[in-house]
Amino acid sequence: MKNTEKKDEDLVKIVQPLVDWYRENKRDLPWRHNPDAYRVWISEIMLQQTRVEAVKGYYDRFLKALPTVKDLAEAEEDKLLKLWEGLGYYNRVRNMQKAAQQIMVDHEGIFPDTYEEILQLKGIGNYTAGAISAFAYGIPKPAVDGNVLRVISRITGSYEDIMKQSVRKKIENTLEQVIPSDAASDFNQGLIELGAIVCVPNGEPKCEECPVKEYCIACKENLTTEIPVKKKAKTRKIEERTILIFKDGKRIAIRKRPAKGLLAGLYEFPNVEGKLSMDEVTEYSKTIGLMPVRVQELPEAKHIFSHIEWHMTGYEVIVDELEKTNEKGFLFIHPEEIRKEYSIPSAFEKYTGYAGIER
DNA sequence: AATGCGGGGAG
DNA sequence: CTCCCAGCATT
Repeated sequence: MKNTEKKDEDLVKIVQPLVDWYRENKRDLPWRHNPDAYRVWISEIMLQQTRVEAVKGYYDRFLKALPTVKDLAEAEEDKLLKLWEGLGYYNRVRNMQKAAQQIMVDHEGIFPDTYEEILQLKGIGNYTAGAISAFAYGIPKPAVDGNVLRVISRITGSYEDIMKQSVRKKIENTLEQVIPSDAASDFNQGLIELGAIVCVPNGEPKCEECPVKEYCIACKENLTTEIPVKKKAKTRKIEERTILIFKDGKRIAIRKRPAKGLLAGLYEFPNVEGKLSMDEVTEYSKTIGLMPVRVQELPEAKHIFSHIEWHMTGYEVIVDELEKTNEKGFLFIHPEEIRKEYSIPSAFEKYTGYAGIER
């Protein structure tokens, strides 16, 4: 108890300098303009494990397509996935729709305004509940993301592994004692902003620009290369796949991926495990009832997911009639319609050009 | 506590 | 190449 008391006291000193710095230096971002709960929510979900620059191209389009909780609750899944196409972690948008439906049922379509109620929503954990509470409603709850873990562990000079949830819990508890009730949003956003543009994760932090450098143990003792401590991720599993662009002159074969697992519910070109030769592709085509008129090898491609690596080889297979296939689940769609209506993950980007689809 | 889940930018 | 990002759900 004595220890935490001292820590909290130290951290209190950063509050005013940090809030002042944030108000002076914050970036002009779309979701900071009119931070009502719905807008903050959409932005926070998009920003989970995703860089600001990546989100910029999606945010306004999503809000324009689905301006209210009700619109989101009632949208077709394929429309959601199309709006999310290329952003990754597609369960985020499905969970967001479930949450919207929860809000329609439990809160009459009005986004809830207490931390506890917000935390109950699908896809919203401690960080996002804190962020929405503080940014939209000024509620003094912590919003501890990767930036904050890094910033706080550097300031306090902590060598604890920031991947452990016990460490995150402790930082949340500490911060909760420190958040100013009259500037909860600017304080929380200040911590995050500091981590994003000064106390950066890659390369040397810009300590000379830091408003709290005099309170930072890592800065003063030159420990920023060793703090934060973070356990290494596991190595990825490598999978060979052969991607097949079946076309009959005007249409392309695609199919919907299973509802669970990797890239759930998205559309893909037919593909099989392993690295097939041209003869094997011809053979395979016949087994599914398709008569190849011409088979052409396409360039190899690699796509890296967080836990899997796809090493792909591709073939363009011109067939006489796509409808002859006995494969269930194949869809025969014009490239232009695929481009407009079907969400195809980035993993297939190398091959979309050969299918006549441009992003 | 460990694992699954995307994609891309920086060094 | 490696690291890691405005994380969460499931097991």
